[in-house]
Amino acid sequence: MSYIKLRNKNNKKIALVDCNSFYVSCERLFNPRINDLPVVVLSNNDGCVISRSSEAKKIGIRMGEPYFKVKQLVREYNVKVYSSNYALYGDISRRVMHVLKKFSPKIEIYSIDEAFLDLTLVKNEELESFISELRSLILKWTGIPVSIGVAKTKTLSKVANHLAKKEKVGTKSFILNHEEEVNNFLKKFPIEDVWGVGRKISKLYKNNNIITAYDLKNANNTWIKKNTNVLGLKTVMELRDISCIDFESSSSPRKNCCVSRSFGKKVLDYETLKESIVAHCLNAAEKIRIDNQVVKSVVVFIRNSPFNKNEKFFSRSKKVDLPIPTDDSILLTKICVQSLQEIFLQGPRYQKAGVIFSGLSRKGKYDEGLFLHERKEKSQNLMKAIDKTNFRFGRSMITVADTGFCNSWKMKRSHSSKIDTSSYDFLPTINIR
DNA sequence: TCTGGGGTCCTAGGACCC
DNA sequence: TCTGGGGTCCTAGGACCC
Repeated sequence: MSYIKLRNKNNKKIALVDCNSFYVSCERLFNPRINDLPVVVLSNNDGCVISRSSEAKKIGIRMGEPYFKVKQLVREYNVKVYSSNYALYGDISRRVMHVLKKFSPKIEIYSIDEAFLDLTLVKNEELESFISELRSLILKWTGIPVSIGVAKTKTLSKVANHLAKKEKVGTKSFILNHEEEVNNFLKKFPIEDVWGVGRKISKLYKNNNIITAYDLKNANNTWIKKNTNVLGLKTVMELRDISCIDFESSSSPRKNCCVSRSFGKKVLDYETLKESIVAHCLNAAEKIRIDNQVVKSVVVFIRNSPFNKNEKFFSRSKKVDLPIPTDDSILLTKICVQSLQEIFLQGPRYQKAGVIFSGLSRKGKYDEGLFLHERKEKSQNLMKAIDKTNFRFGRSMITVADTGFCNSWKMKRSHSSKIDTSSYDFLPTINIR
């Protein structure tokens, strides 16, 4: 009881800053002619719609929808379509986050287009002008429009952000503060839009007459705990103004690293599959070396399409635990190829393959013993040389022979805007003192 | 014909031990 | 011949996020 009372004195101000239609906004930066047109950005392989301009939303294109299903609408309304360009989006994202850091020392970068900001120190009467200035400076310095929601907990700031996008067309910002006002909005807020409530759980809630965020706020704790898990209960608490989901200011090192791709066209043969696995493995190894990490166990997986009704779903994986954690591309590639040999079966029309590195840890955490020292040093020098050359001359300048040269498995990217990171010079530059 | 990719956290249940 | 119970650790799979 005292715990809840203590937590009830929550006077925090948590802002969620979210870039509007982020990938579309990035494409528009380089092509202002599409500013008022319906625009969508597609996932890898031109598979699904993953970002939509407001004009595209209006004509009924839904998030996550397979591209082939919306082609008719695209033709009918002359929608501009782009393949995704993550190098570009990553770069713009860093610019946006850089600006945010100037406004609050306490920031949690939540995803490529979202960040939580602790604005508790901003005075109540200054909050509105503060976030208004924040919005306009982000737009001025990066060209990206954002929405901002402020509330006492992360979950409520997510709600506020939704409302900013939906209800506040002009200012795109919303402060949820007084309890009565919060309740009124929660009564209109669909349960499936609450952060942390996904497809499965919202179905369960609806079956039990929990239809809005307000219903969930007033749900019985014991019932929630019994029917969901602690995360479900945390969400309920957060709706009640009780902060339960911690603010993670410093980015903690990642625990897993997965590289996988769907193929541009179905793959039947072992050799092509092997080329893709080797490429994914090299890619993942490079990623963990950048973060100064080593991997303890390696999973290789292959599968055919789960959507094809004419073929039985086939999915296989093989996990290998390494005696000593490593970041050595050559060793990791050998392990991946051996694993693939073990799980490969002739027959399925393979649609996707990938590798997962798990049990990542900081390099140098384990002492491998003296007898390995010399070999390790050789391997490290080689890896450094590979990374340096690839960084200078482009990815895959140096690679292992198994990656192959035909690359027939590579992704489909029919709508690329072909903007590369070297062409950023005309962008507004950040100049903050 | 064509349905993404990369993460995190939680839990149930099995293996193992005393 | 009788064959317990409680604890820990690990892992696969599920649910969620953007």
